[in-house]
Amino acid sequence: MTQQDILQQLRGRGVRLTPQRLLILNAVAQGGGHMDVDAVFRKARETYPYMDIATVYRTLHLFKRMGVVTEVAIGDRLHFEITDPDARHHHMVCRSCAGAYDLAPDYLDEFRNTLTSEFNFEPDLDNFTIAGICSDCNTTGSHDSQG
Amino acid sequence: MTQQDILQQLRGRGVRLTPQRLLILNAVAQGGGHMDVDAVFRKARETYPYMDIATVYRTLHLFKRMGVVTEVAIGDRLHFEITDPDARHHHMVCRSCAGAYDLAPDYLDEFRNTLTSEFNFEPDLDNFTIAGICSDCNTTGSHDSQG
DNA sequence: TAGGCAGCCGCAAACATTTGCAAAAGAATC
DNA sequence: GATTCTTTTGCAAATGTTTGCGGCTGCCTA
Repeated sequence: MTQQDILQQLRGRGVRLTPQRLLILNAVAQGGGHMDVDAVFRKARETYPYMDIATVYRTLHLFKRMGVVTEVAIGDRLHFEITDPDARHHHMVCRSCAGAYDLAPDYLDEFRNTLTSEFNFEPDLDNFTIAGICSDCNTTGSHDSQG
Repeated sequence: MTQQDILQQLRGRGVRLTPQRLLILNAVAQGGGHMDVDAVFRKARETYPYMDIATVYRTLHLFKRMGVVTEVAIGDRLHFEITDPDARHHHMVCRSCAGAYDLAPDYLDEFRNTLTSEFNFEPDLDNFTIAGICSDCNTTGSHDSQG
């Protein structure tokens, strides 16, 4: 799924593709997948100095609603990454070093099936982050990469 | 675990028990377990009109850090309930009706074990909420599903 | 009970996020 | 290309949450 595909898909759903929105999409895409609101704002403003922070919030919410970006809670900030339907995954975020790790969806499939069959509860595990302590920080505790 | 036990435990950990904190603890306890910040604030202010909203935030964070209360994300608000160590559980919250359901911890045990053994990642699943669609709002009888 | 200290509270100001509104810009129609 | 309608933007104000600071108070010790 290229960026062009994303744009086509948005257009097809009646979303207007304004310069601001393109800049914000680009910023999220270029950010290696883990930019917070302010980072997106500053990145977009490099190209378009009149960019407004409210537009960034509104657009990120829109993109999230459209499934184009995914929200990841890192620390107590929200980060954003482009949703890749070919590589859907969850996130493990380390409370100690704030490192983020991807988790293949099959690890949660069983859990999802249990909830659905036992409670008829359809969990939304797409935007889903598990906090904890990663292996680096766990084994010895000698790794503290404070960030 | 009675409220008295909670207070003893807090005192033992060097936490001062001020009238404000007692009121906030009471408000959370009386609220049936699912009060948001503002509800706690208003409840506490019934008894002590000088209660400050900053104190409510600070105290709820403190109680959460101490493990005395548990945070539950309902809709896009945070709700609070007294942590009951004898009945530790997770939460399923319906995106449609905002209903909150308890989930016994064993449903996640397997998942936890997998993460620990495969990735040496120690997940913190204590404060943990799963969003989704509950059975009442799920029009699915058994087969066809219509989002 | 009095004295002392660390920690807490209330206030106000800072910071983060959302919202109302008028002007500007995109899309559709002619 | 002009006109009209709808959506989006930028601004500013509102709302929600956190923080710095000076004075106050719970709790320990004597």
